[in-house]
Amino acid sequence: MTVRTRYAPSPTGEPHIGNIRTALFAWLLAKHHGGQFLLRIEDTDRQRLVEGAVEAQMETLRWLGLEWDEGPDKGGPHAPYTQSERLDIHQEHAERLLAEGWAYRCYCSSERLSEVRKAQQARKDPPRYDRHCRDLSPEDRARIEADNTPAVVRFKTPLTGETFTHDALRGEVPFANDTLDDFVILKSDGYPTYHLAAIVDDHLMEITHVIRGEEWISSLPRHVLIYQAFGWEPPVFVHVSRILGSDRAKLSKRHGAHAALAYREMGYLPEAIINFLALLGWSLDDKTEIIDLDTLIRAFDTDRLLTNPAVFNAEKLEWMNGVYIRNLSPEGLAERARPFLEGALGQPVDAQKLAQIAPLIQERIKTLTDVVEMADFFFTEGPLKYDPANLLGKKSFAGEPARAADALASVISTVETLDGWGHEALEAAVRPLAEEMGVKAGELFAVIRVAVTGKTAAPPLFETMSVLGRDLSLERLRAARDRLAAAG
RNA sequence: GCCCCCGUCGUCUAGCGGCCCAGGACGCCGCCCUUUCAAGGCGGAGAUCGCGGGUUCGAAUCCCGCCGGGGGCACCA
Repeated sequence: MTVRTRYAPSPTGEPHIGNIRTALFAWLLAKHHGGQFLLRIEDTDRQRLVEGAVEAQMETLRWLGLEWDEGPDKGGPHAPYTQSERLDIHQEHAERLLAEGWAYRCYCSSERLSEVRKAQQARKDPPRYDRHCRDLSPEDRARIEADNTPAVVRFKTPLTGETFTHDALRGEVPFANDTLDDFVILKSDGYPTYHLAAIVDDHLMEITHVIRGEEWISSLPRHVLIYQAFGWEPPVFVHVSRILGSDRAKLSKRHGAHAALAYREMGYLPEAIINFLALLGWSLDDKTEIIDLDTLIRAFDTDRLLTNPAVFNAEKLEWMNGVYIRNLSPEGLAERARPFLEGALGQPVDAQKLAQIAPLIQERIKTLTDVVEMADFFFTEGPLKYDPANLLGKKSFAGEPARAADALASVISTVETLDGWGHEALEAAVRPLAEEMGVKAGELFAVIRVAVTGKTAAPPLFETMSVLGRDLSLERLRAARDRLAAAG
């Protein structure tokens, strides 16, 4: 039997980190077993639909490389994969349960339902449907239906006994049937609830492993009951824990971005996100942190999945993203960073020039957006904006702009006669000047650094100047010299 | 109120009866390297394994109770 898993979001908004980790686990499990991963849209709640949400789900999955084998856009042997297009199937199945005595129509108004609930809560009883319509006589039913009273279909939950559920990570979890109520499986608008739709579709789509959030555990007995009523073999259920924010509360906007796509905007690499997410509630062994996709697929299984919730550690993600950035080829980094630079600069950026810069910044950035701060000066035209005080630094040039101007002047005259503009030649020419001036090389370099980059922290000076080119470097050195001379 | 789940350094985790007075990683601190910033190397602080009983020669690991946290109890998924 081939393993088939699914990711079944409801299109009520953008997928967040937690959804995506669940999708990742489902995807990995399918790939590990050489099976299929499907995408199914659960849009049975017509009120909560959000426009563009389906696209956002797909966009996120694609960005991360979690391609689906069957889905709404690509079809498959069990199409359609959008629940709202499967209404007839769900209604048919509701009818079948009705006909076989597993379900009944309920005509209670929402007003009556909320009154019942209120009274129960006042009595500190668990809020549950009071089964008012469960044992209506055929005559009563006929009378009510003659009035065209809207009805829902409720599942007839056993009044006594226990329902034994099984979760792959937790084992048997028994539920007393008298704690369950007669839940709705078909709403009055003709749409199924999750309980019916998910079970019917999972069965019809031959899903072998249902991987979903832990919040579904308390619904598991209902689902098992539905499988029993249909006489179907239930799939393996794997309920994964939640991802929490740093305060151990549910991950939300308060904790920074929780929408998965926001991480793309922040300059995170999909492979880093995958690696990081995989390690939230799962581990390869006792020491491996950086795990490539192939290894993940090869090693992933549910047996090393944890049941306790995991706090989302943004700092570790950032570190990991840095590791992946450092592992990129210069061309690879240039290609990925280019859109971020272009966006910030508002102008096209030459890919080859960026590839030259890449090795200089690669170990200095943690996200692709850092490229802007780290390398914008390579592309900006005209005078650099910086505080002239930074030219002087805090050491021997502090408070002595005239001396700094002289120093820059001698750097300029030394360097402008150079034949080449390689970083080794530049350093060989400039380094001795420091000694002549009686300052430490680093102090002289600091002045040049600010003059040439506008920053006190920048990539290695001479490589930077080399990539920057003779003209731009000299132009900036002269501009700095003039500013200092004017100040002195 | 009822039902269910979870509980190892701040965080992610290893651990499935002796290898653990608990290992790795992020973060933090220090040193080294060094033209800045990083990266890298080395070292350090950091966990009464939620608490209390029990089983056992021996428990983070098994059992029971408690406490704490979370989830569910919708014509939402």
